[in-house]
Amino acid sequence: MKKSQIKTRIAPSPTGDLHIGTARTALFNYLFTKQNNGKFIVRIEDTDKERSKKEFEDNILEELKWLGLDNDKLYRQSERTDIYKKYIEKLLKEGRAYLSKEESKAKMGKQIEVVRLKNPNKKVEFDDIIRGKIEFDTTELGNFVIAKNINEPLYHLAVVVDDYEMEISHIIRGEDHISNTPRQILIQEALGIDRPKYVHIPLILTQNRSKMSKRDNATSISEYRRKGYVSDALINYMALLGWNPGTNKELFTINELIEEFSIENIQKGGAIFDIEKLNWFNREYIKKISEDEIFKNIKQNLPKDILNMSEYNDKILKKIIPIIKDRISIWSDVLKIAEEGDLDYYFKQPKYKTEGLLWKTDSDLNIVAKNLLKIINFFENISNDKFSSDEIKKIIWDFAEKEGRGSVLWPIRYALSGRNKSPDPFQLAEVLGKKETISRLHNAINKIV
RNA sequence: GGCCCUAUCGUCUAACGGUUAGGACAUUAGCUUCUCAAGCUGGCAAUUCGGGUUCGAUUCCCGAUAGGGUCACCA
Repeated sequence: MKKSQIKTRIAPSPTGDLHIGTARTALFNYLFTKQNNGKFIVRIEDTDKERSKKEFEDNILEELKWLGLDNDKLYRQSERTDIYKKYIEKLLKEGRAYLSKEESKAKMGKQIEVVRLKNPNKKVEFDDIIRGKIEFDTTELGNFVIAKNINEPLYHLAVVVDDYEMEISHIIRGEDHISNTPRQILIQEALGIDRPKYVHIPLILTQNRSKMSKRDNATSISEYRRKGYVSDALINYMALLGWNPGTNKELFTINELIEEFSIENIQKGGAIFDIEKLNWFNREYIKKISEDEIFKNIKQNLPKDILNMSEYNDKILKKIIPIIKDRISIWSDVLKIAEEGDLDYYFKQPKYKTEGLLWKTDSDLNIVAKNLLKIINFFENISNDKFSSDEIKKIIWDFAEKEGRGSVLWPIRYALSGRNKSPDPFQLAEVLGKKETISRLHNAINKIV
C-alpha cells in the first residue's frame, strides 16, 4: 500500500437527496485533501439494492458539483461485487469467517445462509485524530454478519475492502460512525490489512440537539438551493460549523478555507444548525454578487402577476435592485416581498384610501393637497436628467423642514407607494421618474378634492 | 438499558494554567432625513455541579449530572 499520498473519500448511500451533514463531511474531506494535494474520492455505497435509487445518486452528484466539491474519482459499490467476493472467499478459506444457516430476519420462516465473521472477542483500541484514544470491547458485537451471501457484501465488509483497495489514508466521517469503527477494525485484522487514520467529526444537530435526519425540515442541499441560498455562503457556513480558524475571521473563500483549514481545530461537540446565521452569510455573499447576476436571480424569483402585468419592464426592475438587495437574505425572499405587495407600486399606480395620506397627528387633507401641489411645483422645475434622489431631497428639504417633515414627506411617499412602509420618497421618486411621480401626486390631490 | 462520545453567552465559537472570559449571529437601546430596509454606536448575555492537583484552574485528573451517538440479514 502506497502511503505517501493523502487520499480521502465520502461514502454516501443513495437513499435520499444529498444531506447537509454529508455535504459538510464532504467539505471537510475536500479541504483537507486539497490542502495536501491529495485525491478526493466519492464512493456511492449502493450495496442495498432495495433502498438505493439512481435518482438519489444523481442528486448527490449534482449538488456536490453545485457546491464546487469536485471529486477526483467516482466509484459505485454495486459495480465491485467481484472484488468483495474475493475477500469474502479469503476470509472463509482462512477460517476467519463462516457460513451460517439460519432463519431470515427479514422474511419470517425463510431459511438463508449468511456470512459471519469469527469475532476474536478482544479489546480494540484506535486513535482518532480529534478525539484521541478510543477503546472498545468487541465481545458484545458477537459474530456479526458481514455479507448476506458470497455475492452480497454488507456495509462493513464493503467499506473495509474499498478503503483498502482505494488506498484511503484518512477516513473523515461523522461521529455516528465511531461505534462502527471497531467492527471495521476487526475485519481489517481478519484480512490482515492496514488501518487508515480516523477522524470523526461532530454531528450537525437540530434545534432540539438531536442528529439531523431526513424527516427534519430542511436537510437536503437541494432545498437550500431551491430557496435561493448561494453555494459559497453554504460552504462558508458549513465550514464554520464545527471548525474555526482560531481567529475572528468568518468570511472565507473556498481557497482561503483550503489554506487555513486544520483538523486540529475541529470541534468535538455537535453543532446546532442555525438558519439565522446562514442567512447572514448569504446576505454577505449576495452583497458581493454582480448587478447582472443579481438582476437575473431577482427576476427569476418574481411572481407571475408582476412579470405579466402590462406595466412591467426590466428597466424599472434594474433600478430597484439596490432597494431589493437590502431587503433580502435569500433569493426567494423576493417572492415573499412581492407577495406582501411591496413591489407592485414600482410598476403601476397603487390603490389606497385617501386617509392614508395623513401623517400621524395630522387631520386636514386639504393641507395635504396644498403641500402636494407645492411639491409638484418643485418637481416641475427639476429637469428630467437631474431628477435624482439627492437632487430632489435638496430641493424640497427646506420646505419639508418648515411645514414639518412628517406632514410633507409622508404624503409624498404614500402617494407614490400606497403603503405604510416603503423606501423613502426621494428614492421612490427617482425610480418612478419625473413624469410618473408627478402623475401620482396629481392623483392623490384629485382624490382629496 | 449496554457501550461510546461530548460539555464556555440563546446559537456558532476564541482564550501557552494567570484575560475586565474575546468575536460573530440573534436580541435590545440609541443615532442616522416621515414609515421601512440597510448602516453606525452602545447594552444584555456563558465557563453544568462536586472533589482533587496547583501559589493560581474555562484550561489538567476523578466523580456526578446533562446532552448526543450507536446497538440490522441499512448505510
